[in-house]
Amino acid sequence: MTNADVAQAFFEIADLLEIGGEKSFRVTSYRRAARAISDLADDITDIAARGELAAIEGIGKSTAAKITELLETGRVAYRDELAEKVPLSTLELLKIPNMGPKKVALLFREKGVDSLTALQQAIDDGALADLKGFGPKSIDKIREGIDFLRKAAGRTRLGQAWPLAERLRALVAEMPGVQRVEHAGSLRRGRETVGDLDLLCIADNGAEVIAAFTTLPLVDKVLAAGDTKGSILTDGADGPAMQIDLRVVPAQHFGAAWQYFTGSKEHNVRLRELAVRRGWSLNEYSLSEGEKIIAAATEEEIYAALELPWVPPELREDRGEFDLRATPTDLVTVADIRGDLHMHTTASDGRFSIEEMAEAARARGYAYICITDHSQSSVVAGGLKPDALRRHIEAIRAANERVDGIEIWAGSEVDILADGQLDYDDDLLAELDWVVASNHHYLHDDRDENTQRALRAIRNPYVNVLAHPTGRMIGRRSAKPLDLPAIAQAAAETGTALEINAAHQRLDLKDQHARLAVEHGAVLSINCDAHHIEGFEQIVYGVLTARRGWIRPEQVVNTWTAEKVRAFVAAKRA
DNA sequence: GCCGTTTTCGGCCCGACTGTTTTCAGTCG
Repeated sequence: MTNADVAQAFFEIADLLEIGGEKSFRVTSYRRAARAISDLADDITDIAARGELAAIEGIGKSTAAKITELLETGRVAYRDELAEKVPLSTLELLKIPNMGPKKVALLFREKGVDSLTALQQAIDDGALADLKGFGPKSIDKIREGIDFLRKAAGRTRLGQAWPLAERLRALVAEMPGVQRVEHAGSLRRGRETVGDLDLLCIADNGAEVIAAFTTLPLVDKVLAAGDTKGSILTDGADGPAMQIDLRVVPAQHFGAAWQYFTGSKEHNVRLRELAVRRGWSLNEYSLSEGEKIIAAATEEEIYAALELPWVPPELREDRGEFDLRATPTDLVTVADIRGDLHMHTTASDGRFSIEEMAEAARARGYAYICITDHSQSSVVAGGLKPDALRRHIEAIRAANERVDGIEIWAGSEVDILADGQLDYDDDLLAELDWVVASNHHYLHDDRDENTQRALRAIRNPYVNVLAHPTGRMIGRRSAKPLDLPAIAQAAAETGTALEINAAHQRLDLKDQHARLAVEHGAVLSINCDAHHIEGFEQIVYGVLTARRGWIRPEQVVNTWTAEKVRAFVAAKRA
């Protein structure tokens, strides 16, 4: 049972209780526990085995007992009892915009509606006409909501949302009267997926700015257009179709608004609690004591007034940032990255030559790159047979002679085979400057097997980094079970890096896993796995992920000098 | 249900918008 499975059970309990009319604090409590579980980097089975469940913040005696019950028996009796009163199938109704627990409860109690299909049927039959709170406009909205849910819904990957967000920011910046535009919301926090895009701007002519915004060519539908707020759906012609909210604020309230709209919700709840303890209140306009404004213009002032250091947006998840005594100014940045150690060329499944990749990397200011085409087992990816790799090494050495201003290293992305052996002999690996070991074909659902295979690869003296360790593809394939603490420990002991694969479909390791890895002493390598010269652009997503894992540059091998990376490789081989 | 330099009991975040029941409950971010 994965952390996500356990968290899911408690999210369901919270929803069921809420529909049942339970008081909100108890509901919130279950939800907080569920979130704490899904945020865990460590495997909850291991934590339970160590008897440390109740030590997790937000989990007390009662929840700990239910987790144990779930892990041991596969069920939580309490959840089953609740589900007898309100069927689990009703929970999907909560996903419809503007449908909350009260309305769902009413639908179920009065009309027996217990699923999306049943709701659709009830609407088509006109069965809801006499139901309190379900007037014609509400019915229309629900109908649209069901369509929305069935069509796309869900969240957009950071790597798809980011270019659209940048384009919109540039468009808004050019509008008359706009003095400053910034991203807010989960995009600013660097989350791996984002729901809608939040833009915030300073201007005194709000209505004009909103009018310009809601008539941009990429607008498909205008959802709201007031004096300070506009909301649109983009047409998806060039980039993803997304909801974009723009808010216009005067400069003197910008900090409060930026803080507020950046979130996360959980971070903001904590922050407001701290304000309340002082007899103050915090909202999107200001931090105030009654009528008196204490801070509003900048985020720094607001945090400072609450005796907190300014918190980088990537850390605003209520994952320990309130214990910070000072702003961490040393989180890794894109500017710290000196090279990339995982990329492909036309020799396997890449689109550009060695030289073209090198030129593109040099243009980014990189000091070194390592060419790591696929190994022989990856047949569909054009993996190289040993002889082909030998010739490729020669080609890389020759390119290194020709291209100035950047070091080009010879490497390989070597498959880890079923038994944990590598796809090339050690003799051949010894000729390479850097070896990426990858699980492509043999990641399954057996945690112990996955772990043993990874450990065997890590212990090979020629392996320098374990690539995309969990094999997840965001929204498509979940992370395979692994004993990450054991892997991180072995990586630390052997001098092997773990990868944060920056490709936006992967972002693997993810934020919390990266944090866990460095806590166990491992170092990381943030690589783009570029198959194209534009693939290097994705470094920003990998760096954001690392920052969300509280990672500092010295913990990332490709922020090091070429000499230091060479010493890292030499030390393991010795 | 959780938690503690306010507390082992009694607290636990805030404002806007919307539809509609026409004075406010429900939902959202």
